[in-house]
Amino acid sequence: MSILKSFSEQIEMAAKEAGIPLQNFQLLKSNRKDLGEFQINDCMNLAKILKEPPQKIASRLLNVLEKLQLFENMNIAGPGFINVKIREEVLVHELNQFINDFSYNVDFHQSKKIFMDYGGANIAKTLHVGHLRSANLGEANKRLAQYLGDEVISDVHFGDIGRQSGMVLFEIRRRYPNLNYFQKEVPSSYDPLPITEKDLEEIYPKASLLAKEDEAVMKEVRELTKELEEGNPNLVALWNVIKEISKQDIQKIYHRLHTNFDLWEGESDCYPYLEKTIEKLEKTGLLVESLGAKVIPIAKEDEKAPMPPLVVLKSNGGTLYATRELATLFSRMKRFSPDEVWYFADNRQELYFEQIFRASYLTKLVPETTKLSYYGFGTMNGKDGKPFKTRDGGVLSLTALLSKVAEEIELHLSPEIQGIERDKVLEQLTIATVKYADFLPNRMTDYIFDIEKFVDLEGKTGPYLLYSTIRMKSLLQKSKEESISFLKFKDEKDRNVALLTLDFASVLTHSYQSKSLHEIAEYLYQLTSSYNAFYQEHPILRETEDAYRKTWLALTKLVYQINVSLLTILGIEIPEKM
RNA sequence: GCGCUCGUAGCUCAGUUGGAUAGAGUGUUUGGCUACGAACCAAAAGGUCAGGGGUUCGAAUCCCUUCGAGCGCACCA
Repeated sequence: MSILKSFSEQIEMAAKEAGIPLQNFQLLKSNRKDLGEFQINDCMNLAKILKEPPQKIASRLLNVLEKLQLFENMNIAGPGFINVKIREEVLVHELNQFINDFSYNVDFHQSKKIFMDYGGANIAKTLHVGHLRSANLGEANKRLAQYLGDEVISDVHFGDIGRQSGMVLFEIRRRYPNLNYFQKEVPSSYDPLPITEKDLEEIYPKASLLAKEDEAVMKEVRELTKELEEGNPNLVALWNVIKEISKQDIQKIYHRLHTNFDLWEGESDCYPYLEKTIEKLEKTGLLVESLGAKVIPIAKEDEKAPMPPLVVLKSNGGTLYATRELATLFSRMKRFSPDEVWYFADNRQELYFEQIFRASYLTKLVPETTKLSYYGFGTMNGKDGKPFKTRDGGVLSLTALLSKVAEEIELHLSPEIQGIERDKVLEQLTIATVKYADFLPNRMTDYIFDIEKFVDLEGKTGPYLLYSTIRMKSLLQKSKEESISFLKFKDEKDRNVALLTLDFASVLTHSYQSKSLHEIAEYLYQLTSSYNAFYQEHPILRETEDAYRKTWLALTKLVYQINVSLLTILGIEIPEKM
């Protein structure tokens, strides 16, 4: 159990014995550092329950605290706030446990099996800046869950079927009408495809444009989409080739972002389960006809907001995105039987997932014991507050964003780093810059995409954290100290850093609960900048008093280790030097 | 029309199980390298927390209301 949680439980137990009914007590960091390091605000609320003046309860609680011998400089202020400071011996003892065994200050939980769906890449479309959040958020939440003890299976869930496929096939046929993929009969071998990843970046937008301008093109696109879904062998063969090319491009970018999936499956991988899923739905009797389509009514009687039914089969009998979602879920339940399924997709899909979840539980496609969760996130807007577009109306590709950031970093990078190493460091810094900037805002905040924000390398940024962390490591390597441990603190500066390290556990727990990584991002900055303030004033290696020098080295090591752990959770690598 | 999310410093954002004096980065002004790595550190200035009302010992946070913004509302993905 983490250090502060253990303190809190000790206090709660002791208080209860003394007749003070603290509930879910948590020792909180003080926001009045002049009065104490931690504050206890519970006495004001207890006053109503106990029908006693809060100050009186506070003084009783103070007696309890004194017996625990954890704190000093205790005082009661204002209407009944209690302020306390941790006794130095206690702090030193706890920190030495922490530095020797990192799990000493982590609240692990009962392991669950979680299936995670994030990424949202579409085949034949290159990743753009809008894909950044889903990838970063999903990956970091996966790593965090694993860190705290969960078993996770992740799937990218490619959009590999639907109208976009028809679009791409149309444009290829327009460019190369003589390819034998487009003839009636099945050839003994297919022509080589003169298409690269680069071409794919242009093919979809071009077709999309043509279809928008010309209804006849759209009609052809629909026909091609239908033929493909019905299994025309030539088109299926062509589509598979394109899928491979596109997949490689997408995987390359995910790899650069340190985003990894256990499964690289697509929507179309649900096809073997599609019929069974529909059968299962039919059997429940909940799949009813409405306006020619087959739908599952999911509205509840007492709710105010209208809840549209989930359309499962179109009037023409065709399947929809939702149908494939249900079949995919069915397949996941069957193959993995997870305790929870987490979906990360932007806020606009909230209603859609509510529909899917209700339909899944109603039809018992998913048992009540499996928790389905949707974690939305803010959309990425341009400076004008509308969905982000580049000047020519397109969306900025992720590769282009990364190149832009890399250009800026190159200007700062030390000329001493050369060759392959330079390329590697440049890449690591680029990814760190982009990822950290993306993690800073709260998950739910719509964020304004401003390339300047990513290109700014000073202040609260990825490079700041990496620079500082590398500096800590470098200092530790230079030190010849044989044994380092916490002994005593000199002043506010070193003690503040030490106190901040205690929050490591609660930051992990909170982030896990909120599925937002901004608290980790924020904490990394707080801890690091507080360490830097200390570092600036105390020449550690030159310190002649052994006790301080050892303590400061221990502090450096602890902060370094925390930074490494948290950066790893965020999917940010630390270069050797920069 | 109905529903969801939101409005905090010039800009970009933190801050809701209600706590004391609302924070950070950036930008502006200013100071610090003969130093364990200056992509650093230190200081100043910057606020009717959209407006109004209510609950409370105590509200950026909870409730009501006005104004404003974004998004979503069955056969798209």
